[in-house]
Order: sequence, then C-alpha cells, then structure tokens
Amino acid sequence: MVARTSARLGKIGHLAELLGRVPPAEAEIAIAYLSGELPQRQIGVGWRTLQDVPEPRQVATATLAEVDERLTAIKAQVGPGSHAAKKASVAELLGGVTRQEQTFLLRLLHGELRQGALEGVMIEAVAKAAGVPAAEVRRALTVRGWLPAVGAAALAGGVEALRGFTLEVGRPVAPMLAQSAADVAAALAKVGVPAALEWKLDGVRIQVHKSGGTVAVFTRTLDEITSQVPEVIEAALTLPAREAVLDGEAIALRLDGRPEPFQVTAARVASRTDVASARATTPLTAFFFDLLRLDGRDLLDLPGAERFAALEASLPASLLIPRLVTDVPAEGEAFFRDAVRHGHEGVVVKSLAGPYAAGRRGAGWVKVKPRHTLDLVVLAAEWGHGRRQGKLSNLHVGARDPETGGFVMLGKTFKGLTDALLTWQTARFLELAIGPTDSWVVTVRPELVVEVAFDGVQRSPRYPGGMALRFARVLRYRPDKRPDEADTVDTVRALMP
DNA sequence: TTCCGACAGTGGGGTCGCAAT
DNA sequence: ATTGCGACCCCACTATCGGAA
Repeated sequence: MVARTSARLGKIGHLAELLGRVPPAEAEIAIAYLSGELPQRQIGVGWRTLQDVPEPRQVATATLAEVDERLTAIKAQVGPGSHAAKKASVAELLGGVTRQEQTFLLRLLHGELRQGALEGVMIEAVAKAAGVPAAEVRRALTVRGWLPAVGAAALAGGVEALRGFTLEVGRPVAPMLAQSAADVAAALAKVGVPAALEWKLDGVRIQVHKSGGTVAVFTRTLDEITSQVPEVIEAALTLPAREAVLDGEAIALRLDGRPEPFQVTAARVASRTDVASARATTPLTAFFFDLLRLDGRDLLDLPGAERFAALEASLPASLLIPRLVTDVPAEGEAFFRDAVRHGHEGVVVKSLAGPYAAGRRGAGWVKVKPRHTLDLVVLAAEWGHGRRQGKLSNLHVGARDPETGGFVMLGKTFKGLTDALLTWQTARFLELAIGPTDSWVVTVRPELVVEVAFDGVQRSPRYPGGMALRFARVLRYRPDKRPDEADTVDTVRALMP
C-alpha cells in the first residue's frame, strides 16, 4: 500500500496508521523494517543465500518479535558450515510466512525495499503517529543515530522522551554531508560569503570520540573502526581536552606528503588481521575539520566559525585541515587549484554561520572537485531494475585502442541518464544489438560515441586495460562523432596517477 | 504560480575477511 | 590456493513531492 501510494504525504499517512496499531514492544522492529533496516544491521545474508525460496504458507503465524529473534539467530551462525546453516534457517523463516510477508522480507533482506519510504519519510510518519513535531524527532535522531530507537521512544513517551536524547560521548552522531557544485564560484554563491574553504582529502571519514583515556573511532556509516586506526587513537590521546567529539578524515600519505590513491587508504582501514604491519607499510594521518563536543559542552548548534575556532584552540596545527576564509572568489579558486596541485580531491566550501547539520546534506557544506571528460564508445548495456525495468540502463563504455583498432572497456555507468534518454537508447541499442537481446547484457556494435565525465582513473584488476574510471557518468551522446574519433586508451593512461 | 530543498532510487569500482571448493 | 560472497569504503545523478518564495 505504501509502495502503491506515490504521494509522500499519503505514504506518511499509511505508515503512521500502521505504527499506531503496532504493540509497543514491537515498535522498534516495525520502524526498522518499514524503513528498510534490520535491528541487527547485517546478518550475513545476501542475494546468494536468498535464492531457492520455499513456497509460503496460507495463514500468518509469525509475529515481528519472532522474525526478529530468528534473524538474530541467523546472524549468530558463523564458522564452518555456516553458509548451509544460514541458508537452511532463512528457508525455514521464509517458508513459515505468507506470500505477502515473504515478498516483504525478501526485499528487506536484499536491502531493496523500494516502497519509497526510507528514513526521511519514516521520520515524518513517526512524528505523526506519536503526535510530536518532526523537528523533535530529527533532533533526537541526529544525536542517537538510530531511528527505530528514537521512534519507539516517541511513540511511548512523546516529546518528553525525545528530549531525553542528547549527544553521548562514545555513541556516533550521523555525520554532516555536503552538496556539490561545479566550481568555487557556484559553491560560494550557495553558502554565502565570507566562507571557509577546506581541502577535500580522498580518504576515509572519521568521527573520533575521546573520553579521558578512552577513544572510539567511527566511519561515515557509524561503523566502529577503532581497532584498525591506532594512529588516530594516539593522536586523540595527545590532545589536552579531557572529552571531545571530532570530525575529520584519515588518509594514507606518502613520504613526500602527497596522498596515496584512495584504494590504498581504503585497504589500510579495512585491514583488521595484522594492523601493526599494515601500519608499518601504510601509516595513516588524521586531519580534523569540526568539533561537536568539548569538555562537557555540545557545540553542534554553534555557527561553523565558532566551532572551528574551538577546534583550532584544541588541536596542534598538524592535525588541522588546511583552510582559508575569504570572500574573494579568485582567492578561493587559487586555494582550490593549490589543493588539487597537492594531489587532493578538491575543496569543501563551508558556511561560517551554519550549525552542524548532523545527518543532513544541507547547503552549509558544498564540495567542489575537478571534472575530467572523455568521448568513449558504448560496447554493451544491461537491462535495468525497478523504475528502469524494461530499459537498457547500465552502459559498458570503452576507449579506442589504436594498436588493434578495437575498444578497451573502462567501466560501466548508469548515471546522468534522463528518462527520455533511457527510452531512446533502449530502442537504439536493440537496433545495434549483436546476439541475444533477452540476456542480462546486450552487446552492441561499437558505433555510438558518448561523452562521459569522471573523477579520475584508477588501477583495475577487473578490466583488460588495467584501468577503470572513478564515478563515471554520462554527459551526452555525441552523434557528431564516429567511433574512430573517440578518445584512445593512451589518453586514459596519461591520466593514471 | 513557480522555484527549489530534501528524499528515494539506481546502480558504479575496489578491497578485506571468511567459508567453501 | 583460489573463488564466491557479504560488507562497506568511496560516490553522481535524476525524478518527484511539497513547502517556500
């Protein structure tokens, strides 16, 4: 019903009505499921485990609490034999529910609920069901980070219960996100001048919580990585502040201070088995750009300029992100070019006045990155899902190889396509198809040239040229260009770091 | 009435750790 | 030893709704 209702207010109404009927003990589970999440977060079940689903039952027997218990048990199945055990448990669970419930559970477990109601809509639904302002729910969520818990509290105790949620050292806060802009001038126009510009480092976002001698480190998705980043812990422990919540970036730097490719930083942070040797070969450096709490005082609602002043006063300069405050666009442009010249991703332009909008992609922060483009050739396309069902969506694109006269695939992209373009390209690809068109991938004669934008070229173990484009997106088709006028692999190779 | 902010959806490449083969 | 799978690090972009202007 929620999925069938396209109007957002309609969805909110349906969800609120549903929440009003859920027993209090199951409210948390209901809110989690309806917004596409599991209380267990991950349970080690993916698409493979969800194949070969048994026939559902005619009548419902399972309660939400029982399903939740079973999922907890499935998560706990680890070690030898766990694949088969998980598969059996999942089959048992799915075989014990009705067809409707099974469909819902399958989508939930796949992580593709697709009913147009994730956290943003659920916040409104919780507010409506509990009879509280949505702003109160949002505020509690920013400091608690887990809507089902916040929602259950709101349903049980109203505004008073929501007011009980405060920033707690040791529990991560949803990090503030940034919008993007094409250039520094556009970014300055969005946030207003004067504004702060900071280097955008191509590393891993870190939120560091220090309380006395205890330090915890979390990622953008609030996963804890404390044990993987001892350098960050040591840095936090040297700070004079007794208690602090810091926002920043961890990145692997080379000896000359230039950044390693993102792949290197990501691999380092992901390494858990031998952190000491990983650290010896690939040390991490932490840079901080925000301070959310300092010695018992919450700073979230302070203007950006004040938060940074507090940060500056609490950290050695070596831990601070390089930053410039200006109202002159040309100075901002120069700072941006300098960041790129140092090998970094670009800059983030920040409002001096705005609060720390936890969990929001507010207009207070705007990122600017340089953009590369290439004219590439479409080699194949994949059939889309969901709202792209029936449309050839995901393009395989390649560069010309002057040696062989053929084309070398550099990656896939589905971004930047409008509905009209999807319709057009589906028809065009079917005309150009080589071989079957009902297969997952439809191979086409390499005749269409497409202009693709991307952030950079990275080493690839997957593609024959050993290179792949990062964040490729379609800008437009180039009907004025023939495939033999497309860019070559040599051009791409020259862009490798 | 038009504009624009926020949200949801549609997927991308790379890497690690673990279990299965 | 290698492969398959799940999880998660980075992410861009369009369509849509509904409140703001």
